[in-house]
Amino acid sequence: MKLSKLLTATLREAPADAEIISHKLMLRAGMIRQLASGIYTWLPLGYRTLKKVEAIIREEMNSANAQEILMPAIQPAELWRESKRWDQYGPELLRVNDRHEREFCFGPTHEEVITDLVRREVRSYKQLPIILYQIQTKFRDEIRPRFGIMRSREFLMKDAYSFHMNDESLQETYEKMYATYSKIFTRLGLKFRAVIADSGNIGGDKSHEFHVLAESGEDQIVFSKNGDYAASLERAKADLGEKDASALECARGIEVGHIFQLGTKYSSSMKTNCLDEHGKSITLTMGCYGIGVSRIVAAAIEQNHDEKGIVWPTSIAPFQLALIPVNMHKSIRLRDAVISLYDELSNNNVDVLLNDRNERPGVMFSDMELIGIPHRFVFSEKGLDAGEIEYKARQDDENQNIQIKKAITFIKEKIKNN
RNA sequence: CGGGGCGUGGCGCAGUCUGGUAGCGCACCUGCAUGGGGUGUAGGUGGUCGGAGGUUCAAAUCCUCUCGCCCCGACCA
Repeated sequence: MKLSKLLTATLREAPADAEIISHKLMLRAGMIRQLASGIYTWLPLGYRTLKKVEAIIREEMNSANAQEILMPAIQPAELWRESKRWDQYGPELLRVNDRHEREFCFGPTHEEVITDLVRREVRSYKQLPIILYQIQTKFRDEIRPRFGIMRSREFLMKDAYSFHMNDESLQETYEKMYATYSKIFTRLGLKFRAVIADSGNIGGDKSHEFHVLAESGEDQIVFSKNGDYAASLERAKADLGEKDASALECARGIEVGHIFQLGTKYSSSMKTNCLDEHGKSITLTMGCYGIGVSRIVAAAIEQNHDEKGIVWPTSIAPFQLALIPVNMHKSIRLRDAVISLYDELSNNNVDVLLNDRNERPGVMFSDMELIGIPHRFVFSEKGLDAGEIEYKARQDDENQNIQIKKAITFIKEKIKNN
């Protein structure tokens, strides 16, 4: 990608609306723009990162044998009445009427729809257990949306649901999802912790939250020094009492994932049964597993930034490598060298961003650092004389010169090891 | 919803108290110079001041209503 063609404009000053660092940086880097309170457009740069997060989640869910589907965002009121949540959910549920005055809502979650699907489609224990998931836009009419994409009303969520003949099977899948989530957050390059949690509104028995660790996190989590216990603060107080507090450490986290064992909450109210091997009808037991896909982008920035801007983990950076030519608009030889490497990198599937605008070096450096691209090559006349370009990692202070002809191998190695 | 604050070119702000017909910095466009850390210089594009109504010779500024946005609290991926 050439920067001159990318729809983006970096800002020196953050809009006054932005309070937390991730929101400020996302606006300054040109990743998102607000349309209304808690509702945002993803610009090309931000959307690249969002899609990378999505892709990692999808890959890991698929390799856990979850099957991807896509459910409607708009859901009929009848299903929600059946689960009793139409009245329970309150004003957070965005309700709309169609032209026939039939009632619908914009789905904040999909237990009703998935349960309805499964009760229609699944007939036999032979089809179970099953894990279905989707990555989709949700809407929750939050009392107070805030902090940009961190707590928006419209957001992208990965929601998965599992169905089982018995609790043992549910437990097994729950553990598999726990492991899958750990893999996902590890691949995303984030420092995180899983904690025992209360199951909240969704209902059910057992649940864990996954928190990205960040000073600015809204949630306080507590874990034992020997590492065998971790819980949300509320839960820890309830479980342990005051006296054990000395053995605990605190940290702040941003909740980006939550897994639940729902049991039969929805399957019984919505009559979701299936025949077992004796031909007996059994009420299915359920699990559900959510990840705040868009929130991860903000959380990643909260955890990874410095005074210059974002410091992306390589796995979710919008681009892997920035090319910065000094004085390209005056030196044909330099331009040829840059373009030639740019083309070669593109052919080698390196996500490369060429800073081809006629700017002073300082401006180019600052922009690439604000955007947080993990690796950069700088081209200069004197470097070309020696057949070299300069390499620097976003997170490091030192430069190093490398031979142009080795650039491709060099950068592929860097990206792989990061 | 309760409490606090704010709406003036894309962004940050001044002007509002004390009405006189909109200004600064950044960004953007053009020229010249510059070319390794947000360069200099000259010129230029862009806003009727959230919206509606009212007062007045005259309203960004005063009055009424209204819409939107942000922050603190209860909820959540």
